[in-house]
Amino acid sequence: MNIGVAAARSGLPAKTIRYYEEIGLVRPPRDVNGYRAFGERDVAMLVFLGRARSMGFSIEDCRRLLSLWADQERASADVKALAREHLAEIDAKIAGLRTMRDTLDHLIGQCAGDDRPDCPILESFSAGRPSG
Amino acid sequence: MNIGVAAARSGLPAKTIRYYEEIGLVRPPRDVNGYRAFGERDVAMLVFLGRARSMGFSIEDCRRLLSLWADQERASADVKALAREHLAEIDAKIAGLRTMRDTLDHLIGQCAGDDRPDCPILESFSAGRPSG
DNA sequence: GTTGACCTTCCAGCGACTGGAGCCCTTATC
DNA sequence: GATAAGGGCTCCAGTCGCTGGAAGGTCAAC
Repeated sequence: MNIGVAAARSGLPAKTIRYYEEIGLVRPPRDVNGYRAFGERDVAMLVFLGRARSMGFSIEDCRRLLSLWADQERASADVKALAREHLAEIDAKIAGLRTMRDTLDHLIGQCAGDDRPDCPILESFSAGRPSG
Repeated sequence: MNIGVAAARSGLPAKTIRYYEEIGLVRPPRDVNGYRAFGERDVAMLVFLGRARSMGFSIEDCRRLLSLWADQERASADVKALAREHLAEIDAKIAGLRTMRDTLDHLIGQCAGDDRPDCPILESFSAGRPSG
């Protein structure tokens, strides 16, 4: 099947699929005309990649997950370890964003939001007074 | 003052400061030897930028905030509106990450994490069975 | 034979830096 | 005066994961 069909069936843009081929995540064979010829297995890999990416795994993590997936001798412990590391990263990111969020929310609460120039938000970003 | 001192005082890497000049966020004058000559006002701007960036504002938002900061005729409502928009973006990002986090956490909880190959995490990424 | 949808490659750009090469300037020491 | 260390300078390339667009080849339908 051509890339358009593979794209529709996997939910990934054709551009993204070409990119995944470029970085060696998928290796569809080629027809005589040079078109990529995707098989069911390729589509399954693309679906897998789409889902792993949607869980925030990096491309390199996806590469590892894909090889674990293909490896019938794998230990689920290896997958779990990878997932746990990623979970920790997500948690860290959420924590950082929450700190941001709370600080910003607090500042917004302090700002009158009228036509006067006084603004606690700007003041909190200042190390003194602007001169211009 | 030279870029090294401005970097130390603002907490920003020298490289970042050069980048901010390149994109027109700061415009320090030059000494005869070609070195950037930062004044107190420049340092104040850099501190401002560092704090605004640490709140997750984009460079373009920072540009707007900086011009509001410099504008004595500003209305705090404009700042507040910008901050509110940004807060909404942060909230959306947190919500997305939380969904990811919960899904992943759930999958991790289902995975035995032993030396056997069966893995609900990989299965959830699959649209069937891997063939290799 | 011509239209139009599809496919191909290649190059450039996004955001916000960061690293490194290769060079110049200044200061201190011998 | 030579030299070395520790700044500074510019410019180019790379990060991450795509995305857009140009220029051209292929294929099915009319």
